[in-house]
Amino acid sequence: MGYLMKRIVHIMVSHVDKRLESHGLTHAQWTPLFLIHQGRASTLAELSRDLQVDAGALTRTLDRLEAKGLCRRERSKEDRRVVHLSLTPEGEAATAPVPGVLCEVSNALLAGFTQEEWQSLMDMLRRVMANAETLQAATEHEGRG
Amino acid sequence: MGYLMKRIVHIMVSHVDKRLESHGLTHAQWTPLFLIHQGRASTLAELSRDLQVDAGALTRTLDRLEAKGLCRRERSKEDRRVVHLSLTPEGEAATAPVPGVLCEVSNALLAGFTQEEWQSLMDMLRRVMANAETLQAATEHEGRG
DNA sequence: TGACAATATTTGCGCAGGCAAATAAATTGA
DNA sequence: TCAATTTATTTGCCTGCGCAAATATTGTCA
Repeated sequence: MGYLMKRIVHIMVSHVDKRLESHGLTHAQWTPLFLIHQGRASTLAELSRDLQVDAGALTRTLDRLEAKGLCRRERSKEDRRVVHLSLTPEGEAATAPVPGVLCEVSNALLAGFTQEEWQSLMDMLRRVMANAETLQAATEHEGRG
Repeated sequence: MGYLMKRIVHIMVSHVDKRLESHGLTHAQWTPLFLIHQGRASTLAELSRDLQVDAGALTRTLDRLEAKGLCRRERSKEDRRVVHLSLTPEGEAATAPVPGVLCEVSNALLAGFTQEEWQSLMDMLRRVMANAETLQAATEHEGRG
């Protein structure tokens, strides 16, 4: 099962990437841009939590995005630890095709599925996810228990 | 959906890794070892095809495994391009706990699933996989068609 | 046989992730 | 107020992936 899911995710990601690479964006790059665009994150720490990606990795990804002129960093004045992130007009333009591509690829992968089947798949995946989180929580404080 | 599956795979992989890290093996390392152990692959090219991983990446992974004394490389005599791979006794020992851990984690993730539900989930994943492969094949020769 | 294509492996380069340590700034508590 | 803790960000180091180019070797075909 793990093998199968890994393969699906891999193909899925590489497909979305292929559609977006004309804009020079990789998966790891448009994901943060998109969250910023949606207002779901405005700092590195928020991105790191939302995406469950290491903060150090994100720092470097943002370096690249900033170098490409797609986003800006601005040191906060209220809390001088945090850096506020925002998109440049180019950044906004680059994220524009993202929702369409995501939708397109999702539809292609779910070709032949009825509404009920899709619902059922999502339900089961959510249950697996819940189990995974339980397992993760259990492992975090192993050794005392 | 992509988000959900990606997260599940991520947690799954990191769990298996955590159980195996006492042996000093990462996911990217025990996977090739395991295939060699099972006789499903005996050359780098076979590993690359089976795992759908870049050959260059595998070369370096095998470098690390060889450095750790877990596998051996031996230039073939029939076809002097290929390098035959084999496990050392240490390599065999390192792969021993793999099936058990895989099984354990699978069971944990499928907790609460009936046999029918599990079948149904696998069926749907296989259908998604088939769609993904179709999509991939279609994209490979885009522009003519 | 000799040019040409296909295959196996390696290497260089850049992107990206995880972990740990270093900084800097804010918060908490005695 | 001041030490201790927490939080945000950055940097260094290593693993790992994908792409492209280089090399060596084999197979094909005129």
